[in-house]
Amino acid sequence: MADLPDGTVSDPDEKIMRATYRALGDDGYADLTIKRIAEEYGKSTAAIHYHYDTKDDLLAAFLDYLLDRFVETIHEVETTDPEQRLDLLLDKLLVDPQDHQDLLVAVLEMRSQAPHTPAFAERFEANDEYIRFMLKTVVDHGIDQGVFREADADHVAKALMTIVDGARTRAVVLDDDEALATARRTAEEYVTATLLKEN
Amino acid sequence: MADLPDGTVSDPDEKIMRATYRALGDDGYADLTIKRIAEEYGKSTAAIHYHYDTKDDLLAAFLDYLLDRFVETIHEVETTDPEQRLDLLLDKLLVDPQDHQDLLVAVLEMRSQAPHTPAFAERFEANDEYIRFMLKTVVDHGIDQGVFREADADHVAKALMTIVDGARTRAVVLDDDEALATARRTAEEYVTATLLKEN
DNA sequence: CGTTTTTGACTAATTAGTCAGTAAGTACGA
DNA sequence: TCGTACTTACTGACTAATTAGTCAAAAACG
Repeated sequence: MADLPDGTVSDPDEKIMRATYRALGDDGYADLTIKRIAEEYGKSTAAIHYHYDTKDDLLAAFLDYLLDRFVETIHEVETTDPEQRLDLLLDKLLVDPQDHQDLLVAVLEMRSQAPHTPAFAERFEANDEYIRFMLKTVVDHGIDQGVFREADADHVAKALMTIVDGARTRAVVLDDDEALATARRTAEEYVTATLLKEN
Repeated sequence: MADLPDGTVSDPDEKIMRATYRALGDDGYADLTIKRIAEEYGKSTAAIHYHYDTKDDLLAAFLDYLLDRFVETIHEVETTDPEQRLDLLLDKLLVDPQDHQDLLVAVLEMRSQAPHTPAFAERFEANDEYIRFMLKTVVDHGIDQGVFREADADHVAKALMTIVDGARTRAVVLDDDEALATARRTAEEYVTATLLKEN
């Protein structure tokens, strides 16, 4: 998961996204204000409003920013062998984020706002659908190639996503840095039980 | 849940908790104000402050209120036969909340605040520990009685909690009323694979 | 009566957003 | 190479609304 090294960037939008990320990490969503973002940005609040008309606009853009980074890391998996590919995807979903607790916190905070913020809900739904599709596809390939057992690929994908989401929620809420590793093991057990052929 | 027939209660604290619940459900945590709670309460904001000194006090009390109701439903499971008891516990955790989407939303919002609000974090940790202990205990009993396979009861409990938390998060974020049922099936598959003896 | 509960008016701080004005570049033509 | 027009990025001062919390007094209760 590409981190935010704060390598000097000239793009104001990028800078504001990073400032928002820092402000959100420090204060939490409920206390996230334009003023705080402006402070992190090192400019006035009006400077923020110059780039984004409203706070809602900024937050929608910020969510796109977060989810884009997130999808990028998934794309790093290029292996095509189903069994190996599924393993690597699960690693990306459950091992990589280990060092980016701040990111997990920020994302969960925005997730919890989805029911009251349609702009958020749309984005999270699209993102979920996309990753679930990748999982379903690799399961389908595995079945077609005869390396996985006949299984309900759609359900397996949903089950794995549930484990991933549960792990992230627990990592954040319980401040448990073993939550992801535990879930990685659980996912492995689930894959073994439902997909792998005994031999 | 302790609703009186007409929802009327004389206890002011109980009334304020219900008012908070409604306000939170309508506006979300970020927009939750004393004024909005007072409106739901039908009294002035000062009336709220008479019962709770600060907003933080009120929210901590509210979280206790939520988690208490939550634990109560778990206590309804009195069956002692391990296999049946585990099934019923998972039903309570994954089927019952189906009709209480508002509650799931409210809880997730407060959960996401845990990293910034120690008072919340403590309560969620205690609650998680309690339910996880109930799961671990029933698994241990099953193993002792020879109806379950030898298994890492601690890990199984954590795995099931992960599935539960994932289902709840997904039900809220994706507004997916099948998320809990999907997770119920997943939990069943997991139990079958790790605990049940083949016969 | 006294105690509990509530009100209404208040404060001080904070909020998102506006606006006129100001630099500092960039493009382009002569 | 100078001058002019335009754009981008920003500031500082402002507004109008909203915020949590206070307090004296009044009402409601038992």
